[in-house]
Amino acid sequence: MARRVRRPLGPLDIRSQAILRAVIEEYVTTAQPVGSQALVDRYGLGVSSATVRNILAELEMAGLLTHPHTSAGRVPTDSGYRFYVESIVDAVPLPAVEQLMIRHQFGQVEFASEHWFRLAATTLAGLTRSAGLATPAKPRAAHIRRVDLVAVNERMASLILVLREGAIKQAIVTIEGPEAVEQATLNQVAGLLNERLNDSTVASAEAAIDAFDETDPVQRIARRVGERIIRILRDYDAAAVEEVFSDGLLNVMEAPEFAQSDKLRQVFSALENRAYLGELVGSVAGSGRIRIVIGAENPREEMHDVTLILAPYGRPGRALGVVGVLGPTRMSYPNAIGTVSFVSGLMNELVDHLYA
Amino acid sequence: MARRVRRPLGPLDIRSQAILRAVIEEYVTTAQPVGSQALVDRYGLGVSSATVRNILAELEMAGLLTHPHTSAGRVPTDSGYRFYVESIVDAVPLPAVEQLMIRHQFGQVEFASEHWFRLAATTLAGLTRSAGLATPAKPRAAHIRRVDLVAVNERMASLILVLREGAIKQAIVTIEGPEAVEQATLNQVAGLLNERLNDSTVASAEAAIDAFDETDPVQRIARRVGERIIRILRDYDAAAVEEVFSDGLLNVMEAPEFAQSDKLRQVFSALENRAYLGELVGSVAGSGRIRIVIGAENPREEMHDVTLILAPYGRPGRALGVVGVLGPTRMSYPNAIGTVSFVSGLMNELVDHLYA
DNA sequence: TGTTAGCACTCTCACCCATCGAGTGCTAAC
DNA sequence: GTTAGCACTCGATGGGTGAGAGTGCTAACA
Repeated sequence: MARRVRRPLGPLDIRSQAILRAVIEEYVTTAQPVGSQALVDRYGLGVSSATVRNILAELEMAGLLTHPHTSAGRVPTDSGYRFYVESIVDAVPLPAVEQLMIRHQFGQVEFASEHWFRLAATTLAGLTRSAGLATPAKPRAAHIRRVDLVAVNERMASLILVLREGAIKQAIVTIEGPEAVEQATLNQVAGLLNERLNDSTVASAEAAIDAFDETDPVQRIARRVGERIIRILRDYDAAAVEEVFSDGLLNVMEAPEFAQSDKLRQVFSALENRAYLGELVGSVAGSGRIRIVIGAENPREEMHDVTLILAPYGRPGRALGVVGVLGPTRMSYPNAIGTVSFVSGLMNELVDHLYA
Repeated sequence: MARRVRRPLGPLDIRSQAILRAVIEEYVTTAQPVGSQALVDRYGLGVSSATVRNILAELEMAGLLTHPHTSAGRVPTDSGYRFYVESIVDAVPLPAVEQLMIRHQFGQVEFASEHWFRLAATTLAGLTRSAGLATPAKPRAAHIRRVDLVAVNERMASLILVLREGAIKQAIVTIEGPEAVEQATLNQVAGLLNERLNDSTVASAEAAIDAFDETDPVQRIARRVGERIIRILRDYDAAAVEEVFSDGLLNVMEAPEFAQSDKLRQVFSALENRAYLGELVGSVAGSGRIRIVIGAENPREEMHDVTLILAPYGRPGRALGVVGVLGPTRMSYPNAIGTVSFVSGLMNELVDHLYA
């Protein structure tokens, strides 16, 4: 046994892998520490419980399992799950029937709307019995596609800014001046802005706005509105993530490990913090691959009891969003990974229409 | 004592009211059943604990207090809170400093934007240590103010619909036809729609769209887009509430009565159900007054352990929204009511600018 | 040399029981 | 009408105990 200590993370023989797998899958379904006898009874291992015990001890040495206390069964560690995900199992693809059903549902909902992302989150939550997360695809830098101004009352107008990838920003602008604002004037202002700012980013828009002539009444208003547009673009570019849609946080609450709710409360707090999610999503979006963060692998301490599985979608260099799930570390990884892969693939495919 | 049984909800004498008040206020701060001795010690009642016990027994007969078990102190019932709110205490207005601070914060945030309602929810949550709720003011029936179309690719356009009170709806429309769609064509279509649909509701828009000539290519597209617009307006009118912003659900989770989390989970489920909130908000918006729903007064069983305090804001007959808080029945009613009143009053005042 | 049976050992969990104390309701005196 | 006194109730606390699950080790076995 001492020999094994020397290779704590080396390749495991087939039998050890089978047993690790059995422990994890048993634990995932029962949420109870797994004993050697239970493994022999429920999985056809072909060896006695004593042998299984020896191997369990080795796996514990290697840091893949632990012991809540002496007389309890084994529980996977975060490293155990990691090894399981990377070397033992493959993602289980979503059944074809479910795939069809989901495609159908996405077809029913208004294309690329808010409901779309809600649906993604809801779907993920339902399929994995965890919390589902989805962010709209966000361009790296905003490009103005169109500006529109609608009079609200004599001094205020609603500014509508359409960005290249379909996002819309709205703001109320106050227009100071001696006279009441007419919609006709606003149309002129909007026309001017559309002409000068078409396809601008922050930098080019700034230059264009500087060129407006303060003495001309229409250009003067255009300048004010333009300054507001710049502010909106700046805010937009600065945020890594515009919004995160989530669903099924209740699913996570139902897991027995969160019965005390203290831990989960912290998770909720962390999720309310957009900066953190933004950062995480940013890192996933950049990588281009599915990312799995298991328990304590997460730098945030609040998240040490949960696992995040996130996958990007969209077009690298243009607009990227993320979908994923959040659940207890004790989750069915093959299914969750398969589901997240499918949904991100689907979003990818559907969003492609926009860039065709 | 038997005499008192005959008038269970009749007017209470001053001393009984003072004791009910003391029980409630003590219970609100300690979350522990209140005993007769504790009342004598902490509130200058001028009588002995035995006398207090007699009165507590009367209050219990009247249904205003209960007993978790024989040897425990008293706990207010929902009726107890109701009586307290209606006959014993008045709302405590928010301190002037706080009022100023909040006004300032609202001034900082983009007018009537999504952030605005988030701020309302956050403010309410922070001031009352409960969950804060806010819905944007929603007009009774949608009126079209402006239609805009922006080409996304050769077959798709982004439809932007601005409604009279400032709401914006977006959709992607697919335009079938032999030729690729040009932005110039879309501008013509949008122009036509703006001309014919200005200030329409569902009914008048339908008539106008029926009048389009299918043989003219621009009108044909306008008709397709118009049909989509009708669908959007229908959805909009059908929903009593467009969106509910909430914040501070964690505050409620922290209350000792929800430590087990089972009850709270149900509350969360109920809140996720928009139909329910819509209905509630609808009833409040119509009434024009602040509405307090204490525990089991709520028809939904899940909400039997929480109290809702909701107040409408906006212009009756035009657009109405609701702000409020959700907390455990054991909450500080005078402060919560004062806070909700202030915030709804502030929203009212600010929103008035839009209709000036 | 790996596998297995057997067994002592450890530790948690559920249960019981006694004790404590907070708080009540009632009675009798003031 | 108020109060002191007192018996009584009942949850909470804590120690003690037995059952059971599961381990680790040893020695025998193939």
